[in-house]
Parts: sequence; structure tokens; C-alpha cells
Amino acid sequence: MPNYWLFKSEPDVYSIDDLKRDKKTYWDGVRNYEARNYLRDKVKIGDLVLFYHSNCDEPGVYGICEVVKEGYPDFTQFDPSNKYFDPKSKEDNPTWFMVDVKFVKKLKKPVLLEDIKSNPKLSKMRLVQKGNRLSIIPLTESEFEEILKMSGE
DNA sequence: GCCAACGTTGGC
DNA sequence: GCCAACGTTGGC
Repeated sequence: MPNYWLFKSEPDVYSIDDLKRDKKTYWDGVRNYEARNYLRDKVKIGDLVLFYHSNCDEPGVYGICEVVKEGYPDFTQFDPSNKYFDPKSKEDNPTWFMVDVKFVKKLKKPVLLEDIKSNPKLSKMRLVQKGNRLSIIPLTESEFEEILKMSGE
């Protein structure tokens, strides 16, 4: 039984089309402790992930990917030239973690944030709760399935 | 571009 | 340990 997640990405930085082109990517730059704990401890190989576009004209879920490598240290935290560099993190005790995901599919049509907000079955998702900023969000199986249904999948 | 909500930092 | 200041997120 896989777990289900929603990962946010700004499409100007990395979009579902980038993942489709690359087939696979590492999920770098998560710098929030709660999200880090999910990546380090809970996100497992075979888990399914909704790929969400944030901070853009039409925020919403645009695709699906699958976890292919479980939590390991995010190497960008050790690279002074990287924008995610964290001088406080030590290689023998890394602060930040990443996972790898592979492209599964783009949704036939995106499920936009406004659609998610207007669906009462999805009102418990942290995505739509007040002040939400978490970039790695756990989903129930029924929430995941409901979003696929809304996309016409 | 604005700004509310939130997490982090650092002085005390 | 408190909390004001600050930086970031992300919808609008």
C-alpha cells in the first residue's frame, strides 16, 4: 500500500513539463522541518505524488509522479554556490533531506486550486487550510482518488 | 505588487 | 524562554 502526497513546485523553477522531459528528478530545496521529517521518515519507494504548481497564474495539480528513492541528504545544503546552501548543516549530520521521483503522467486536465477549494470532500486537505505553507503534504487515498476523478482520469 | 500567515532568528 | 523583527510563501 503506497502512501499519497502532494509536492509543491513553482513552475518557473521546475514544472511538470520539466519532469516529463527529465523522466526523473531529485526533490531539492525543502527547508522546512515538518516537510523535512516527511521526506526523511515517511516518503517511501512506490508512493504516489501529486505534482502541484504553486505561485503561478493557475495554481493546481498538474500531474503524477512516483517515489523511486527514499530520503537521503539534500546535497545542495553543502554547496556554497547553491541558493539552498545551509552553512549550519554538517556533512556528518545533515539537516535537510531529499527524495527522487519519476514522471508518471500529466493529468488530462489540471485540477486547479479553486476546484479543490470548492469540493467538500477535499476540505480537510492541508493545502486548503488557512495559512498553509507546507510544501510536502500527506494525502489520504480517497483525497488522491478524488483529485484524479476531478481531472477526468 | 500587495499582504496575511507563518517560521526563524536573535537580543534580552 | 519570551517575543519583536525579519524573511519567505503563495494566493490574489
